[in-house]
Amino acid sequence: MEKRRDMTIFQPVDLGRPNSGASNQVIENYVDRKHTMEEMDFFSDKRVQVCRPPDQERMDGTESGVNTGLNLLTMNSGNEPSIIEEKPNTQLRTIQVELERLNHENRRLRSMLDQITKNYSILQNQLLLAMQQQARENRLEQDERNGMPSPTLSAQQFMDPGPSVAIDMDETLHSDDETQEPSASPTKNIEATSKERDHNMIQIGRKRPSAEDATDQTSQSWGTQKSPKLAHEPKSVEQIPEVPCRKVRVSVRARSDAPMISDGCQWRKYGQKMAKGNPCPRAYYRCTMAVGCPVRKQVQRCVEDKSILITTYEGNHNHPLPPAATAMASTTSAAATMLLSGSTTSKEALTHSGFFPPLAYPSTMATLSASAPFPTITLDLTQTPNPLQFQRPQLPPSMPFSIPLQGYPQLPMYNIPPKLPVMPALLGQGHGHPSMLETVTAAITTDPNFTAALAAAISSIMGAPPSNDGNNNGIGGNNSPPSRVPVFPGSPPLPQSCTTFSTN
DNA sequence: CGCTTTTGACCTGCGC
DNA sequence: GCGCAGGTCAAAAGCG
Ligand SMILES: [Zn+2]
Repeated sequence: MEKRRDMTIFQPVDLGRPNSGASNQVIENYVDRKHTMEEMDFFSDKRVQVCRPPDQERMDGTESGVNTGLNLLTMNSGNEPSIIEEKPNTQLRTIQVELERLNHENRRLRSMLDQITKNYSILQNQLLLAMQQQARENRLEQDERNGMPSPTLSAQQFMDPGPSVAIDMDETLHSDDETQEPSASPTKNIEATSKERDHNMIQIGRKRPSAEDATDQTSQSWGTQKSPKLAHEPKSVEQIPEVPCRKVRVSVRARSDAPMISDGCQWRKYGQKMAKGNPCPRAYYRCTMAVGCPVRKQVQRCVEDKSILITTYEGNHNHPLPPAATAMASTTSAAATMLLSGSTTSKEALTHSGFFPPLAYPSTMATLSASAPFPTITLDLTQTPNPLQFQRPQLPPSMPFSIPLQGYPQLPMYNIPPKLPVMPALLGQGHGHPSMLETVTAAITTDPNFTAALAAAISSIMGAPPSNDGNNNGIGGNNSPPSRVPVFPGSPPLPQSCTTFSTN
């Protein structure tokens, strides 16, 4: 039941709460139609029955001109004459009526899907925005408390090393900066690492367009990377260690026999390397949907299980994306945001009560890698954790830092199997193998930590004026290169800000 | 013919 | 400074 899954996604987030009208409405819609959606099955023979949920009747009527694109009807109508001809008129009529009804319903459902899709995107964007803002606020707050001069620093200190901070996400949340070393199974937790700090610091004063920051968390990194000079140049690190070009990476682990997962984007391979410790080569791809798109991804098979494909995304698209790609973009972006905000939060939690309660429900699929040079969040889609039982991430002892993303007790609705595909309609399914997007989206959205974090962020931020409502897709979405128009006015991008203080 | 893939060279950062 | 590893470039080859 993919449908079901979709619905869930929205529910848990519970964005509707204090949010803007738009979101609320969206949610309401979802809730309202939830029932219908769950049952809907375009390809089932029983669709007739299925399609008629009780509440269905009331929600139709508005969208009749939509082309569903489903064969369903067409096929039926085609056969209709020949087959039915001999039957009694009454029966024929009945069938016709039924067909019509189905047709109508199909249209309606189609439009609903479209709308849901849109709403989904909007919500996601809003969430991202909210989370980012929250992170920023927290950071500023902390700075103030600490007397940190950094004015605009958007940097997220979470990465800040100082003493490596390890926050245990386990139930036992450590609340101090002490380094703790939780142990975790690599695949099931979130680990974040940041080694690079010194280099890559670029100064971006307050002037820096917030939008960029916000949106392009990762994308910039690529750009900066290429021009190492920048990193060194303004060694303004001292005071305003801003934008450290910290790259935020979102890594997705999924089982796939295909050499590459289809995520809706167009990629061009620009390199391949044998990675150390892995017999399988690592392939480097860059987005070719737009000329200057900074988004890149690395694809590599897992050493332990070669059926697992590890795809790592970096950067944000600076161009519009097709629905399918947008989904992925949003998802990865959300993951990145989660990572960033989580880390920020966690740190703050340590210093002062952050907005996330210590309580943690470890994520079953998100992992931060400590060994990675960049903060990386890994979504492990290869496992199907029991929805009801969230495993606690056991962080490896060496883990420098773990993010307590989850702060809120999980919401009731997380009973959904994490691995179901999400929003199939949007994704343009049709691929023989599981769509990455679907999987990822599902994973993220269903991840208790994520949703909890979102919910928390939103609720806590709600008070703050929305900096913008633009739609941008984080990593995969649209973000722009450094010089681009800010998508999120006023909100500093996570990544950039992250590094700042690190001294090592 | 244009685009993509292949692949060795090159660059950069890091640890010793 | 040297070697290693990750990442990128770009010429050549391949493909439709
Ligand atoms: Zn792109």
